[in-house]
Amino acid sequence: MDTTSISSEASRWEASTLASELSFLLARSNALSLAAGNAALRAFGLKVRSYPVLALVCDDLRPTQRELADVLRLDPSQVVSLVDELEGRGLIERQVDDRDRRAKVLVPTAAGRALYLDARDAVLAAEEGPLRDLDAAERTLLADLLRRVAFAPGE
Amino acid sequence: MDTTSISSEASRWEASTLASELSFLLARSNALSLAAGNAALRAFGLKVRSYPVLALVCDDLRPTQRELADVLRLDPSQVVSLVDELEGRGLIERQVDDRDRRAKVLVPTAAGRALYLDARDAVLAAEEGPLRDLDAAERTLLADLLRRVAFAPGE
DNA sequence: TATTGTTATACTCTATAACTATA
DNA sequence: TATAGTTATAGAGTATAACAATA
Repeated sequence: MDTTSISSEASRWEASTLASELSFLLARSNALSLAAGNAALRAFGLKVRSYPVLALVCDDLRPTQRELADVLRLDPSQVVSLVDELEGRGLIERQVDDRDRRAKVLVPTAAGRALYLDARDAVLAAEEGPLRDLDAAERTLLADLLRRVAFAPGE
Repeated sequence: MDTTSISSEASRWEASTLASELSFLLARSNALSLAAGNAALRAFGLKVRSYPVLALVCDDLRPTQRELADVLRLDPSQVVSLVDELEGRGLIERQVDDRDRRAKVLVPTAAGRALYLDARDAVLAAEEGPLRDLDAAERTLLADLLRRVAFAPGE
């Protein structure tokens, strides 16, 4: 049996020194996830940049723009334009925080909630592509490990 | 004991609906890894965009530019400018492929190899930051799971 | 005809600094 | 003084189309 015809061309890179580095594996996995996510969100007029803003607002966390910038690792000025866009579409609203009148708390509209629920289904379905080789237990394990990387104290 | 003072502010997002989505965890983990990687590579005049090119070339895989575009998920025109930069610094060289004179095979110079070995050490050290909460077994497990996402057949 | 590398171009994203209003 | 949001701007990254050389 000719094993060389079985091994796909991808294995050439999969076995490379680079592919042993977590940073490369994270980058490539994220690139695949990004492409799938953007494709799924296009139908809702959202992108992987705007969707997380809508998601956190619709999760009733009442985040301020500053908090969004921190958790999404965006510059505060970028949050401004993303919030402008979503507010312009009537999906979320800015509310001046009573306890600190500098801050603006973000809350969802009914239309925002409705769109979010549909968009979220699409995002979860789109993840199926990159994750297709992992069973349910492996996906949970991957999520738990990644959560500890993403929210490592001090980062 | 006041447990609210122990739970860091990050847990507010860590427990959000968004933080259960693999795509978000990948994006945030990658963002942290990217920042750490760029900081470590700055001393070598490299970035997280150029380092993988040098790495695959120095791993003696003799990749063509087209192959680099595929594995690094870059447009072929982006590979041109990255290769221009590394070749201009005398770190790699273009060689016309004898079997297909359209293709250019990339090979390292002695200077390229030397820089790569140092840069690689710095990259591995920089990964320590985001991964600090995972022990050796967990890092291996994470890498194995991510490799199956990054190189899922059909992607 | 199709593919590799290249050039050119426009668009998106990111980083920085300065400004305002509040604290 | 310091911080939240805002504006403006420049730089880096990305996507697209067209072209020459080769298959």
